[in-house]
Parts: sequence; structure tokens; C-alpha cells
Amino acid sequence: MSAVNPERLPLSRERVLTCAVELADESGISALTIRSLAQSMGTKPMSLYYYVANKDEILDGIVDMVFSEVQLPSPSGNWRDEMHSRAHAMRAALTRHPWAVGLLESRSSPGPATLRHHEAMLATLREAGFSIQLTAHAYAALDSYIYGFALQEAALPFEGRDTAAEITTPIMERFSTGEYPRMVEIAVEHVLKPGYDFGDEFDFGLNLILDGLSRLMGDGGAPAE
Amino acid sequence: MSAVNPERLPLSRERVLTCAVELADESGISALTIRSLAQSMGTKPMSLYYYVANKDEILDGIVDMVFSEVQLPSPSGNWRDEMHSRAHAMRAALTRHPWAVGLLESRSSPGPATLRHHEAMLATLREAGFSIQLTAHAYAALDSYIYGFALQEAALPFEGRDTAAEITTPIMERFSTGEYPRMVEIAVEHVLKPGYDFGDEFDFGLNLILDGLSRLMGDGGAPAE
DNA sequence: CTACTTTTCGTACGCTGTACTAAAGACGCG
DNA sequence: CGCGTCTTTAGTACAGCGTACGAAAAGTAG
Repeated sequence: MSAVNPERLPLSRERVLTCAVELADESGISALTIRSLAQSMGTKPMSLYYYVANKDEILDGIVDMVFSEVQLPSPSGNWRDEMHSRAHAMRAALTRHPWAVGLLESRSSPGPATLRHHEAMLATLREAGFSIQLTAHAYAALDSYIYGFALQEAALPFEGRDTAAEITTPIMERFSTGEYPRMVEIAVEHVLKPGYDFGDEFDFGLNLILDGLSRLMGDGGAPAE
Repeated sequence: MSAVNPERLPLSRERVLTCAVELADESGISALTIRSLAQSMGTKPMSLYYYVANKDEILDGIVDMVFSEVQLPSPSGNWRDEMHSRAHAMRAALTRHPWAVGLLESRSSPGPATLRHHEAMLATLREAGFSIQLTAHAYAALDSYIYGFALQEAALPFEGRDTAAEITTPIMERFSTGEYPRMVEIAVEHVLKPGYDFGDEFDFGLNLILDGLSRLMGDGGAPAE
């Protein structure tokens, strides 16, 4: 992983961004420096500046690359299915690239893939009969949930199934059953159970939102219970 | 704003964190450096290190301060009211300190205020009759939504009512009605309308989630429509 | 070959967090 | 008073950061 590339492929803006994504995935966003990026590509720092204006442009670029990995919803499909699968695709992309969600806050100039994505989302909802207002409401609600979930996932000290126990047990023991009884309860009875994976919570909240939207659209969404 | 403080109040860990929050609020999180913080307090950089181990501890500390600003939900109150008002309190805190949501991703060691907050949330839900599983589901869903909403709000290039128009109009004109018709539609018919404020979208998604939870609890939440 | 454009990179500057060390102030005790 | 000791404050220095500037190298056309 991340060895110095002996074969010097020709540089290009695309390759810079691709390597930047790889480096951030492997070593974290804080390890993504101009110097380390150049080294991983077998070049010198200043060479990169021929293809990007500055580091911010790299950050904007890799955020856009993450969006480009997410399959666009189809305006001709069933809106609920489309929203469900695009939500999972989005979350998967943000899980593959946990640094992306932290970057969203500071980047305010969306790239072409991001714009295409927004356009496809809006088209899908509008085509399904959502009013302009409801489209705005729904899109904001869905993305808030997805981004926030990814944010919480990225902040977890563990990841994946079962690994929570190893990390959490020593912490919980410090609390014993004293000051934070409810947290201990949740930990013992839920988080530390074999097979636990925070990622499994995703569908619950997503369906809460989709059910609510279905009801507002009056097209027979999932019934209560 | 942020003039050098002539009267040198005695230093302390609390004062360091308080000033750090102020400085981040005024000038953004990237302007919060050890040197600038020391200067705003009328001291020298290295003096701060007597009260905090390193900058990470400052960041952990100011995140915890944000949590401490959020009123705790009461386990004896009506759960839905408590969740509603704590959601708004949380969002308000994250709007006052937009840098906090970006910090959540990288901080994984919660402070005392954060732990108290979690404990109060869990207690309120459990006391209201939520099962352990449902408590975990509900908490994850609510916080995902709140954090994600705050994240999107922090990423907006404009803030507050009406100001969207000034920023968005020149951008939208570039798109004209060509490549992104749905985005232009939403902009013209919704975002650019007088009185628009993205913050108003918050209640919609929040109520979607709370309605869904009410239904699962079978205690007469808001009916559809 | 020359002339020109495209691409690469060496050096240097101001910024960052902070390790190490020293100095100054506070305070009790004889 | 002096003295030792602990607390608190700073000075200096170093490695690493993004990147401005300008020169060097490589590629291409005439």
C-alpha cells in the first residue's frame, strides 16, 4: 500500500485527484498533503500545481469524485425504490471515503458530478409528482439524515460487526453502573451483543423518513407497525 | 471584535476553552491557532500548554462546551416534546458554532457534558417506554438528522432569511435553463422566493421522524396529512 | 539547428504545533 | 530577611505545511 510508484505514469488532473482519493482512503485526510501526494505519485510537490490551482481545488475535486461514485437515481423509476437505493449508495460511498463527510462542511463550490447528482435527485422527485415545496423538504430531510449518519459512523472508534465489543468493554467497565446507568444498559444489552453493527441502524431512520413521505404522497407507503 | 485583551485575567483551562470558542465563532475554526488564541488572551503561545496538553485537547474541550450549551431533555416530560425541543436546542447550538459539526467527525473522546447529554437522552426515551432497541434506533435517527442538517447548513454559502437570493441569482443565471432545469426550477420557485430560509426546512424532517416514532409507540402521534 | 510551448522542479517564505529549557512569581519556613 | 520549592509564564528552535517565484528540462514545429 502506498509504495512509491516506480513507473511514472504521465501526470494529469485526473490522476492527481485519483491518487489523492487513494491516499486519503489509506492514511486519512490529514495525511493528504501536497508533499505526500507528490511522493506517492513519484513526483515533486510543485509539479502538481500545474494541474491544480491549489490544495482547496484538490479537496473540491475529491469530494466531487465521491459523488461521481454514487449511481444516479432514475426519474422513470419508482421514487421510493430510487430514493432507498440511492441513499444506500450514498452511504456506501461515504463509508468508503470517511473523510468526505467532514469535507462537505467546508466545500461550498460543487463540482460537475455533484451538480448532476442534485439534478437527478430533483428530477426523480418532481417526476414522481412531488410539489416543488415537498421536493425541497424531502431532499433536505433525506440528505440531512444520510450525511448525519455517515458523520456519526465516521466518528465511531470502531467499525463493522462485533468489533464494538473489544473497544467498548474497557470503557464501559470504567463507568461500571455508577454515573451513566442508561449508557451502560444500552452498551451491555445492545451494542455489545454479538453481531452488532451500527450500520444496521441506517435502514430504520431511512424508512421512517420514506414512510412519512409516502404518507404525504398518499400512494400507499408502508403502513404503521 | 477580538482585540487584544488589555486586562490580563488569570489563565485557566476554562478560560482557554472559552476564548477558543469565541475565537472560532468570530474567525472560523481555521483561525483558531495556538498563536492566535494566545494573542487574543494576552499571553504567549507556550503559556497555554500549562492548562492543556495539546491542541487536540482544546478541540475536544470546545466540542464538549457546545454540548454543555444544550439543555438536557427531562426524563419526566412528554418524550415527544422533549425530543422536539432538544433537537431545536441542539441545532441552535450547532448554528451558533458552525465549526462544531465538522469537529464531531474527528473527535472520538467525548467530554463530561457530552456524556451527561447522552445519558439524559437515553433516560428520557427509556423512561417513556422505548425498548432498548428502539431507543438505539431512535437516538441514532434523530442525531443523524440533526447533525446532517447542521452540516448542510454550515456548508451553505449564505445564511438566514432572504440572503440566498443575492448569492444564488448570479450562479443560477450561468445555468440559465440549460443543463440543470430542475435545479433552476427549485431555485426560482422556492429558494429565491422572498422570506426563504433553509433553516425552516428543519421542522419538516424532524416531524417526519417524530411522527414515525410516535406511530411505533402507538401513543397517538400526529396522523398522516 | 532554432524558437517556442508545455511540463517539471529547486529554493525560499511565512505559517503551523509543540519539545525543551529557562526564567519569573508565589509561598511557606527558618 | 534568605532560601528552597512549586506554580506559572516565555524564548528559542525544529519539523512540517501550502505555495510564490523563477529556472530548468522536455517536447514540438518550422
